[in-house]
Amino acid sequence: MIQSVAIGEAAERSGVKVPTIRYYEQIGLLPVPFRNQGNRRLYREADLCRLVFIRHARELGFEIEAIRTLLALQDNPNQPCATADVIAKARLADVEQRIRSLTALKAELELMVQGCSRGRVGTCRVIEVLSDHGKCAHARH
Amino acid sequence: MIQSVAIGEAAERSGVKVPTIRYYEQIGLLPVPFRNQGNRRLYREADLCRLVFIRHARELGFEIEAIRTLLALQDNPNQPCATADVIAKARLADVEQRIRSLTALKAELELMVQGCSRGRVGTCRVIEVLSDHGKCAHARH
DNA sequence: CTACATCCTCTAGTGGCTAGAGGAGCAAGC
DNA sequence: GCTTGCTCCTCTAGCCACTAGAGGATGTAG
Repeated sequence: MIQSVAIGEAAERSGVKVPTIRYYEQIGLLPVPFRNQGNRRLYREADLCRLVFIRHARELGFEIEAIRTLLALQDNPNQPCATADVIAKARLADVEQRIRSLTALKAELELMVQGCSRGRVGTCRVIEVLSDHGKCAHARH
Repeated sequence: MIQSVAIGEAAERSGVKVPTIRYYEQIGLLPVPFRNQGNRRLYREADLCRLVFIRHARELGFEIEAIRTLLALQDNPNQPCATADVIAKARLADVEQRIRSLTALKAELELMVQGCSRGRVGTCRVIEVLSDHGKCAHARH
């Protein structure tokens, strides 16, 4: 007897919310599960692993389509893993770009907040910087 | 005679795309502009400034509702700017949090990419790390 | 006068869920 | 058996901030 769990427990164990699990099934990221007599979904160990895989990949910022590819790779362990490598590298480049851009924004926001003399809006540096891009700390964004 | 420009030129000058300008009008972020005889929107200098303000704020990651508040502040320069200060500070905290979290992800992705021996999927570290959260570089995310 | 670019309105779609309505199944206590 | 209350079911609609496309009107250059 393979033990199966209902969707609520699957959610609890995997860390993926109940409606999200149903959503993943709907978009074909999760296989259609068995049902009991009362039409309730039953999940097995393999399904829970897949859910954890998806959750973890989402937390790392991978898009659903990328995860779909990664899951397909996982299902065929004998394939070369070049594709997985490419996907992870693309994600890494994306994260690095995002960090650079956020760091620039941080500097600008800090200037804004420091410059605000807590007076009237008319002389507020926050408003001023937003109004006039020329007063920005950074030339391009 | 005040010079007015069509939506296309407004888009070009402000850096906000044409459909986005119409969208901003629809949600009440931009005032309803005058129209010419042929029902075309005409934008004046003040509208372009407002558009630049919005674009800049969006680039800094402010949400539409925050921008709505900032614009209302800008329209009343005699008010104290405490609200603007609060909004900017909240955004700064948000950006800092995001940088921290992305930096952690970067480390993990780097490990994944470095660990990938470009062999078979069965031994690929990218897939492995995604499958088993316990192999992660970081305890919590 | 003819192209062709630009503009108009309207609806629907994007990603990745989330919320809510309205109803059915299930386990525990009485 | 019966009720209570929880979990589950399906389905539709909503979120954010746009973006795409249809189908038609207007404006302008040659």
